[in-house]
Amino acid sequence: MELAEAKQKFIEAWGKLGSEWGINRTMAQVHALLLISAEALTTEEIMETLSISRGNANMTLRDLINWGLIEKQHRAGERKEYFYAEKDTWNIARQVAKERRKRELDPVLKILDELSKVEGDATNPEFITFNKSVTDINKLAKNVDKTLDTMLKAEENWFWGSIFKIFK
Amino acid sequence: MELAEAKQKFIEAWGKLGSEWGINRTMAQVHALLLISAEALTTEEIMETLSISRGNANMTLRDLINWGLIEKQHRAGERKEYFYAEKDTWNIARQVAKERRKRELDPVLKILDELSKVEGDATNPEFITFNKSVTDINKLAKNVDKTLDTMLKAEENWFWGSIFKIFK
DNA sequence: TTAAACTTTCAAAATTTATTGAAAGTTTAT
DNA sequence: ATAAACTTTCAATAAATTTTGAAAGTTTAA
Repeated sequence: MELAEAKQKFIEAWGKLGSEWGINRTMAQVHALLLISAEALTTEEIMETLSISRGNANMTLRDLINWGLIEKQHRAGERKEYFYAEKDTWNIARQVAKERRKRELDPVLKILDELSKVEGDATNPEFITFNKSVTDINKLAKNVDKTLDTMLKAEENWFWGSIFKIFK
Repeated sequence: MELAEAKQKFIEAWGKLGSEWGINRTMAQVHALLLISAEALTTEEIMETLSISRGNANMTLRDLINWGLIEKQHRAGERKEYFYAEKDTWNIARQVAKERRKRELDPVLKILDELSKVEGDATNPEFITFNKSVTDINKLAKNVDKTLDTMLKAEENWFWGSIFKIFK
């Protein structure tokens, strides 16, 4: 397989995976493109490579910066902005976990905590079932939350090393 | 808060979380409704409670069955089908992990393996960067895959116990 | 200043995804 | 065999999300 074709496939695969997990396909594709680029790229180059509009490129790049996955670079004597992706996979994974936790897990945890406190008739099967489900899910979500917290603070080797030591 | 209001909030929260993670909002809501129902429900009751059409209810219920999250129940002397959700949170988590791995992670792993094998000019920075990114992501994805595998086989207590023993 | 180079915005358009509902299909009881 | 009770299908429609592109905004150099 040619490098160009392989790059293409990677961008497609990353875009598909992203969209299946609730991340805008274009955002995932721009990220993929920057990930496999040795050099920082301009908006112009990104637009051209992925055949997207200027507006789309601009918004997507801003989002990626907000996610902490890419950064702007400036070059002496040039007005154009260049974009460069963090290349360390572990940092990418941590950054994504961090953002999604903040945006999506935390709000749900807050609601689950509230709902866990709802009181009701302890002889009503409808109440019992509601209470048990909510309480159980809340516990699981808290476990996930704690594990993410550990992951965010951890070094890659330590994290996976620990997991494999246990899981053999 | 009233039980009815709490149920409503739970269904909304579960639906929102689902849609943020690439799961159809209605599917997540139907699942939520069944999760907190003491009794199995009919299509009719689900349609009414969530204000969705018969077709939508039918397709969504079929999907949930395919995901292994709910099952059909039959009652003696009745023609109607009743739907009942698996209530064990750990089993739900495992089931979701299992399905998503099969549907979304495995195909990407396959592509990453292919792309890891692409050969090229070892002095070309573009090739070096491509190769390193793909190889690193492939390693991470394989770690995730192995961890999911362990989780699928594990008992809840053992799994979280092991994680906490390590993470303190 | 001015104007060229570049970036940002956002309403409208396109695309993708989800939903409807009526018709077709199936099962069961008589 | 018939019909009532119930389920499934899917083309059409609606809703949600994404993308466009041109205008407005900003920065820099002279």
